[in-house]
Formats: sequence, structure tokens, C-alpha cells
Amino acid sequence: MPKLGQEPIRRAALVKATIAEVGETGSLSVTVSQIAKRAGMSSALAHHYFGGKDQILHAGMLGILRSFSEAVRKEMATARTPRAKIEAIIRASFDPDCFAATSVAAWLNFYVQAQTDPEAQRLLRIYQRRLHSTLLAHLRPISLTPEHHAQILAALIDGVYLRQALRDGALGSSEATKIVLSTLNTLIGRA
Amino acid sequence: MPKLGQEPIRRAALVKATIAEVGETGSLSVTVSQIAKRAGMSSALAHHYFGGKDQILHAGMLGILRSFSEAVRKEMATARTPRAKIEAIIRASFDPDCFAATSVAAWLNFYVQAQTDPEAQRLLRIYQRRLHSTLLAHLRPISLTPEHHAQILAALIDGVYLRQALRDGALGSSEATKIVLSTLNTLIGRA
Amino acid sequence: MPKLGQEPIRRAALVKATIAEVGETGSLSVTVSQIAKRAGMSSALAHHYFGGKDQILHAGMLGILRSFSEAVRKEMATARTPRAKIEAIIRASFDPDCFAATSVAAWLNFYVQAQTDPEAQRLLRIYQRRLHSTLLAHLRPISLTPEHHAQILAALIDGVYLRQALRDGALGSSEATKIVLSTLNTLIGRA
Amino acid sequence: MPKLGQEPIRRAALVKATIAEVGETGSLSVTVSQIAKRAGMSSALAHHYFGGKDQILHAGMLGILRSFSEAVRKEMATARTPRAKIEAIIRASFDPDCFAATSVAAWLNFYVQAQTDPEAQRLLRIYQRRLHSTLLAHLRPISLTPEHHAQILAALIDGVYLRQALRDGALGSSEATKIVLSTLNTLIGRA
DNA sequence: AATGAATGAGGATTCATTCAT
DNA sequence: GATGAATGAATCCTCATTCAT
Repeated sequence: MPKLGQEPIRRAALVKATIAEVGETGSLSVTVSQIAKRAGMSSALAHHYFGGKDQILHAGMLGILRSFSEAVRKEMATARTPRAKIEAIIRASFDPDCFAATSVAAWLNFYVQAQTDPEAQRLLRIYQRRLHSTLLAHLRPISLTPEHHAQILAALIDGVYLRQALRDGALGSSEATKIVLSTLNTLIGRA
Repeated sequence: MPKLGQEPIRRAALVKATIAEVGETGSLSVTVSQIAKRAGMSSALAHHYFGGKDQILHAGMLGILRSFSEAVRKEMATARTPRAKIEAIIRASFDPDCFAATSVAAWLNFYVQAQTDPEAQRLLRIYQRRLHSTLLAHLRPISLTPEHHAQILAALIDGVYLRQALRDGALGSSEATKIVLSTLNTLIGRA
Repeated sequence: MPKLGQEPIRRAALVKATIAEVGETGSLSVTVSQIAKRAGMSSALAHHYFGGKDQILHAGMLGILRSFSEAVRKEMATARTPRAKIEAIIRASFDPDCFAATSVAAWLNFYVQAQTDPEAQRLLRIYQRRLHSTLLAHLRPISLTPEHHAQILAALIDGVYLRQALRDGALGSSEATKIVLSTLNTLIGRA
Repeated sequence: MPKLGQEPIRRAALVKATIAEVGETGSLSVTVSQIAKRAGMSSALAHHYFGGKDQILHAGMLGILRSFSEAVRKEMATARTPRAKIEAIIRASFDPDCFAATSVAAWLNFYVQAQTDPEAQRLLRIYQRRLHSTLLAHLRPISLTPEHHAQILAALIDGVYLRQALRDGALGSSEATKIVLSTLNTLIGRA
């Protein structure tokens, strides 16, 4: 009997390597070989498990988006009031893991991929809509213009990410959180 | 008789073509040949004038950033009060030309280029700092936390751009303006 | 309890699959995996039994050539006169099984393989010589130039096959037979 | 001004190299690099002029088919009677250039290519039909069953080619001609 | 000034083959 | 006996870049 069950292990390793490589390099034009090498296997095996570079990239995106969702879920678990929920989302967005330079760089690159690649666009839109509707749901009880406020908060979060990508003013995780939280306060009043 | 002053004409054509090509394609991996063809010349000539692909890209970035600055200058010309100046900046940011799908796509790609390419990063930072300091200068007389508010506004503008890049909720130019202006109102109170 | 006598079963399955795959695809560049999959096993097992792709191909050739011989043997069994023997060979050549599009395509490809691969050439030559000498033997009693006529008949059969491979005028089995039989008549006179 | 007019030269060189390489190797799986090298250029240039391997192969086929047609045209030029025309076609078919081992091998491979590749099939069919209709036209005045005889002669020619490909009995050009001419005699009687 | 010609380097992808279990 | 796992080698193709004219 052959060695079994390598597939999930290899796939996971490739996803991780993809994010790391894209993040570090800051570019989607990383080669499959680079990714595969980082994941400790040959590029042929990477193709074997994923079918092609695009699918590897998609898996990488999914990986990033999932870790975002995961962070949100964790933070939301303990939040009780609508306001606390919103704050949880904001805090999760700047979770040190997600907000790490590498992750942000990868995220930005996946945004670009979505310009060309329909599947990438689909993934990103799903994530965005989910974020939007969650925000909206919890804003409704406490905001007079929930739709409007949701738009502002979502855009602000993305904007902070984008600026992080340039590394210039490179805010820390906590500073970033503060900026958005304080805007929340201004928008709907202190709790 | 040799054609005179061809150089500036060619360069301008290439800059325009670069922005258009990167914007339409949604990717930095456009070829020099594509750009040159769109600009009506051979790729060899493009190299002759700019030296290499990177420099062509830089020229494209500079072109975009300049058109931003130009829009700002125009809007600011008629603004008299600090508040009016800030509103002018916001309005300029969403000038239909700059906020066109193509321009936004190009802008996003140049952001990514800055991840890898120091010169690109330099250009982008200069623009960002200029924007920041202009905002700051005009916020100072009317805001208690001008630095903080400048950060929020700048991030918000970028965030709206980013979301525009995904085309999903695809705001129009005027809607985008409204969102940021209304946030300004909330931050420092109605004029 | 180990399965007994798996080897001959597996080998036969592979031979059949090879012919089918080469025939349907119309090319020798079918992969071992495709063949193995069609034969219901892993490509590793195919290698295990045959040693390599070339040997699998050889086995496929042998399979085709044997089914030719088989058809000839069957038709010849009931033939009594020299003329009947020759007609039997011709009829066997266009036996619907052998003359099926798939078989012809495979046969043509094996001809090509023989250009490169000495073992393939050897197999094909053996078959050709056998056909030639059988024709010759039975032509001798009824032809003044048996060698010459054998050459013509053999070439004509192959030519009809080749044209079948292009599928354009795609003759049916019976039409093909008629053409060669009528030529036989012309060559040595009606029986 | 740049060096001009290389294209036709390069294309011709590639066509020649393709036929030679396919013919000598006896296989379509020659690499573009091999062909290009033989033609004295880089594989990149070959791609530049032809677009891809398939088109290079098509050009090779066309080259072979054209040299057939050319041989026919030449032989036919001096033929006056219908019978002489037919004999011209047969003689042309075994023109030493066309019937050279290399040419025959290339021709056989192109036949196989036509199994997979519609464009190759188209080319081959055109050539076959043209041959058929020419034979037919000249057989009409001298044969009672011109359609039938055309089929026989065409198939016989192809069959002789095919056997040549195997190099076993390797007929010379003149021997091959004799076989088909003598069959012609048998079919429609001596002139 | 301008361009067709030309290439080297590199990347995605495929596949026969081997190996450990 | 049988197979999933794994890879090295090879191939097509692309592209930035250089050069001769």
C-alpha cells in the first residue's frame, strides 16, 4: 500500500507558501517553482495537486480570506452588544496576524489578481459582501444611517490596509484599530 | 530634414498608452510591445526613449500622479476657506477622470509595483505625503485633532478607490464624493 | 489470498487499452496514464508489467498484428483453391474489425513508430513478409508474374488502408474489398 | 532603417528544416528548437514568424505537398495524350526528390498529424482530391470505369509510398514507377 | 529618428519513471 | 500485487532587450 493522505498536507503547505511568497515578494509574478520550493516540494507536485498556477493562487487567496474570517469569528465570539460586535470586527481586521506586512502585501496582490481573473474577483466579492452585511446587521440597531456608516467603515478599513501596504507611515496594529474605532465613535456617538 | 521635437511627443504618447494599457488590462504584466503599439511606435523606440520597462512604468505612474495633482490644483484654485480647500481636495480625488475605472485600475497596479520597486515606492510616497500635508494644513484651523483627521480622510479616500477597483458596488464619482464629504462633516461638524 | 493469474489479465487489458487509446486519439503521444486508466489500473502498474512506454506500445502493435493474422487464418480456413486463398487474404484484410477507423488509426501510428523504433520496425517487417510470402505462394500457381502481382496487391491493400485513415472518401469494408478483388481479377483474369 | 525582407527567407529556411528534421527523425515530436537550429536561427525567431509549433508543421506539410504538385506540373508539361498525362502523374509521384527516404518519412508523419489536427487534414484532403480529379479527368477518355481506376491508381501510389516508409523492400524510384505503370497497363490495356 | 531582426533567459506545464508502503 | 507520491528532464512559448541599418 502506498503512502496515503499526503494531499491535504501538501495542499496546506502550498497555500501557506503561496501567501508567504506573494507577501514577501510583493508580487504575483512569483514562480510556481519558488512557491513549491518554499513548500518543500517540486513544482511538478504543486501542479499535480492544484492543476495550475491560477488555482494555486486562488487557494492562496482563499487561505487569506479564511484567516480573516477566522479572526472575525474569534473576536465576535465574546461580543454581546451590537456595538461590541462592530468593534470586534474592526479589531479582528487589524489582528496582528492579518495585519502583518506580509499578509497585507499578499492581500493587495490578490486584489490586483481580481482585476483580471474572474474567480479571484468572485472570492473577493464574497468576502466583501459578507463583511458588509455583517457590519450592516449590527449597525442597524445603533445607527440612523446604517448603510451609509457600513460603507464608511468598510472603506476606511480597506484604506488603512492599503496605506499599510506602502509601509511609509506604517501604523502598528493597535494604532490602526484606534483610527477606525475612533471614527466609529464619531459616527454614532460614544457608547 | 529631421523631425524636430519628436521626443516629447513620443514620451507623452507612451505615458498615455502605459496608463491606458495597464488600466484596461488590469495588470502590470502588459508587454512593452503592447504599450508601444498603442502609442503608435515600435517597442524598440520605447526602449530608446525610456531605457527599459521599469522606467516606462515609472513614467506612467508619474503621469497618473500628476493628473491627480492637476485635478487638486484646479479645484483648489477657487476655494477660499480652509474647509473649502479640504472639500476641494476631496472633490478633486473623485474627479470623473481620475476616478474612471481605467485610472483606478492603473493606480492600484502602481501601488503593487511600489511593493517591489523602490522608485515606484518613492513616487507614491511623495504623492501621499503631499496630500497628507495639504490636508493637515487646512485642517489645523478647524480641527482639534488635525493629524488624526487627516489620517482618517486620506485612508478613507484610498479605501473608496480600492473598492472602486473591484467594481462590485461601483460607486459613481458623485456618490464617492458624498461619502467622504459627509464623513468630513461628521468629524469636524457642519460648516 | 493473493489473486492468481492477474498478470495475463492485466497485460491483455493494457494491450486492448493501448490500441483503443492510440486509435481514438490518433496519436502515439498518448500518455501511459491514459492507457493505464482505460485499462483500469495505475500507470505504475503498467510500468511494472511492461517496463516502459515503448514496450507497452510494442505490445499494442503485436496485438494489432495478431488480430490481422487471426482474421486471415479464419478466412483461409475455408478456402480451397489458390485463388480462394488469395481472396481470403484480401477479405480478411478488410474484416470490419481490422478496418474499423480506430484500428486503422492505430495501425498507421504504429507504422510511424517503426520509423524510430527498431523493435517496432522488426514487428512490422515480419508481418509484411509473412503477408508477402503467403500471397506469393498462392499466386505462383495462377500468375505468370507472381512476385510482381504480390507486390501490387500488398501495396494496394496498404494504400486503401492509408486512405481510410484520412476518412475523407471513407470506404466501407465491402467497398474496399471490392476494389482489391477487382484488381486481382484484372491482374490474373477472372476465375 | 532596419534589415528588411528576412521574413520570406527565414520562413523558407524553416519549411525546409522542418521537412528535413521530421523526415530524418521519422517523428513529429521533433522540437521547435531542433528545427530552428537546423534552419540556423533561435527557436524564438521560429515562433515569431510562425506563431507556434503547429503552424510550423503546417508550413512543412504545405511545402511537401507543393513540391509534389510542382513535380506533377513539370512532368505534365510535355505530356500530350490522356495516357501520357496519367503516366506523367505516376512518374512525378516517384520523382527521386519526392520519393527520397526523408520525404517519404515526412509525408507519412504528416499523414499522422492529420489524424489529430484539422488543418493538417484539410491540407491533405485538398491534395488528395486534386490528385484524384486530375487522374479522373485523364482516365475518362480511355477507361470504361474511370472512377474505379482512379481509386485503384491513387491507392496504389499511396501504398507504394507507405511500403517505402518501412524501407524494407525499399524499391528505387524507377522500380516503384514500373509497378504502378504496369498496373495501369493491365487496367486499361497497352496503349 | 526609427524599426525589423534576433536572441537568451526564464516560466508554466507535462510526463515517463521510480519509490515507499 | 498495487498504488499514491514524487520528481527531473524536457518542451513550448513569451518577452525584455539589443543591434544593424
